[in-house]
Amino acid sequence: MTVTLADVAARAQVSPATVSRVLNGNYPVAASTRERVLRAVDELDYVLNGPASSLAAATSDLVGILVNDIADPFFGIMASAIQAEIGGPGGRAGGERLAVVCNTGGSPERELTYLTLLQRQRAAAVVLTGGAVEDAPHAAAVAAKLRKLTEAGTRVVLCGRPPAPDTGAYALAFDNRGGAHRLTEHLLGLGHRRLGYIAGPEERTTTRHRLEGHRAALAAAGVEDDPRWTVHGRYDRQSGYEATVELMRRDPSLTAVVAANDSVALGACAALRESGLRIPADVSVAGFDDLPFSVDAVPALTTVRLPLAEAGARAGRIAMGREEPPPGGIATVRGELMVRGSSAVPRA
Amino acid sequence: MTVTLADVAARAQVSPATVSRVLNGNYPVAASTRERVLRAVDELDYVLNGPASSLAAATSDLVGILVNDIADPFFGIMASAIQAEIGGPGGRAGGERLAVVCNTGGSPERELTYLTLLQRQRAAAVVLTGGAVEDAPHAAAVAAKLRKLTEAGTRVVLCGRPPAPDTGAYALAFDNRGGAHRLTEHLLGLGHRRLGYIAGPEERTTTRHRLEGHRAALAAAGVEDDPRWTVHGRYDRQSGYEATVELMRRDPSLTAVVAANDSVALGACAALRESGLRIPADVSVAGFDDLPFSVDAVPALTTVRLPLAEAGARAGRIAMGREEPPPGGIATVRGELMVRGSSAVPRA
DNA sequence: TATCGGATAGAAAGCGCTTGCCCCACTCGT
DNA sequence: ACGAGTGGGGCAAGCGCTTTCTATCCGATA
Repeated sequence: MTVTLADVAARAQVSPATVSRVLNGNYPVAASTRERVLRAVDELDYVLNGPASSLAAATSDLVGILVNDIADPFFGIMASAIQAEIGGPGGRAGGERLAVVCNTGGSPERELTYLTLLQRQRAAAVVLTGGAVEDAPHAAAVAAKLRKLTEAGTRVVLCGRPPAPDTGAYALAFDNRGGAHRLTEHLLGLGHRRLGYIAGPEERTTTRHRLEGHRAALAAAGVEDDPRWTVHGRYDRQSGYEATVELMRRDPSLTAVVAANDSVALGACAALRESGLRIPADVSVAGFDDLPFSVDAVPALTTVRLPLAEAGARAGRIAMGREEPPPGGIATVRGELMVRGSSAVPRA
Repeated sequence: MTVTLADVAARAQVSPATVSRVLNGNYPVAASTRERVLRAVDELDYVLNGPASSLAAATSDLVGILVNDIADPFFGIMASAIQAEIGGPGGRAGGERLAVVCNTGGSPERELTYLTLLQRQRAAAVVLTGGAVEDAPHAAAVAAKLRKLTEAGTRVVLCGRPPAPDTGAYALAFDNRGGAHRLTEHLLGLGHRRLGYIAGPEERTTTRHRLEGHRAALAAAGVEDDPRWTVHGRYDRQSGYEATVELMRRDPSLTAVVAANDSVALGACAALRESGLRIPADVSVAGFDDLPFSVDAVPALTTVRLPLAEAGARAGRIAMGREEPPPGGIATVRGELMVRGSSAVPRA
């Protein structure tokens, strides 16, 4: 029924061992033999049995990429870059690897389950992207799982995610705190004193770091930070819209709204516009990430650019062992403040 | 070193067979025994060997999702929906499946290679999203591969992709032609007579169908279609920008620009705005897809909404055999015209 | 010319799991 | 009380491939 190595061997009049060697190309095989085998493979339309091969060789060519939300370009861009380096088909890498991206939907359980699934498959490497959940038991569980993976020889890289100490995982963390700090500083520099802040979900590291940067900037400038000026929500447009409505309800005198990310900022803009406020004349808006659409917003969004593609590419290379991991296994990736039309001097 | 089934069996004082049955839960096992086994699994921190299991059972729990560009929300949204139904961890489905999304980057070769890789892994199902390339040899190669997959028991579903006759694959195709037709009709209805069209890459089905719909609408209305009013480009913002510059250079009297998709439309808006043209006062702009950001554009984009998430979910269910495939294996999904601020009566 | 070593190819032992088949010990039916 | 039925569990044969260890064949070396 299904063609096996043995069938190919029979047809090429060689032993299965030889066919295997031709296919894996890590053992000398005479050119004539090789050709005969290859022809047989072709004629029989043979396709290697992955599981069997992985079992026998005790390795697999699967590489997992975990993302929080695959529909969000933030993750899409990173995943794309990682995958290009992993060298799925057509990539630079030699062997063909199956880069699989797994969508955790931000759920800790699914994250864990996916890690187990990848462990099951004896994945060659795993890259986790995006912020982590700050729930202690879960963090511990993930850490334990990561340790197990690295111990089993799976290379683990965290991309845009805080380091996981003692797990053997490499980390490329975004400087969310610093970026947020500079962003708020910019707004303060323009003269804003009443800034609303739309934060992401409570329990995520990314949320906390960005919020901390924002507050640190306020504190450093000696500017008040009314707790009512901070609202938590999801990392999406809808949430930004709602949060802004709430923010302006709580205090219509706000002159700037800082959003957890660009999508949220877009929602904020929509809400402001609908309530008849002009951007930036009446209210300045700022985002984070600098996704491709941010420059096309009207007015273009002031934000912090995160080198998503570069970081992803680097993470991918490290995962494939094609780039030296950073010293100490940890590197911080800075974001760059992009000042655009959505922020300006507050109204008199 | 690594814990195997046998180790668990030894520890639980049962045979390996029993452990396997407990783990797969498709065979009666006494509650007490089951518990003993489960405890041993836990104590030993046992993780099933996926390849070995797939080999022995001749099936795997891998489900492949092929997308053209994972950084594009168009695909991200579909992938997300598909995956939710596949029931990766936490999904509705019972067994835990590893939904893997593969990024072909629009390259025919990579598409083929990924299919082979999935075939290697004996994937349980494969969902291909997005338009196909119209290169005859490649189309034939893909069709052959799909046939092979379905013959091997892998369920294949095409989502937002034209049917592949005689391959055993189910298809959920978008009515690109119809959608484009209605969109252009709308513009014509407003009074536009000189419409620029920014098409996608030449050789894709999606591109051709949308263009055909556009032209059919023009023809039906007896409106001229100057070949110089059509420009081809990529499906991204940048391309839309460039194409629009070119279009306005060729004929500054155009009163409307129809874009291949929303991203392209956004680029078009940017280009128009930069040349001092107002939207829609001077030039109307229309997109396609209705991605989440389209409603936030200023002015909001007139476009054709494609039920990406719904179609993806349905494709996912069909792939899992949880929904009856459409009669004849083929269904067409209509798009809905969304008239918004970016289109209006042309200037006098 | 006898001997060696390199280059190839084959034999066979698993890799860790699933599952068909068989067996045992009970519980029932009569 | 005895044979049939049945739930629970073990045996062992693979699944298709990789890889170590051998066995050959040659031209090269002495």
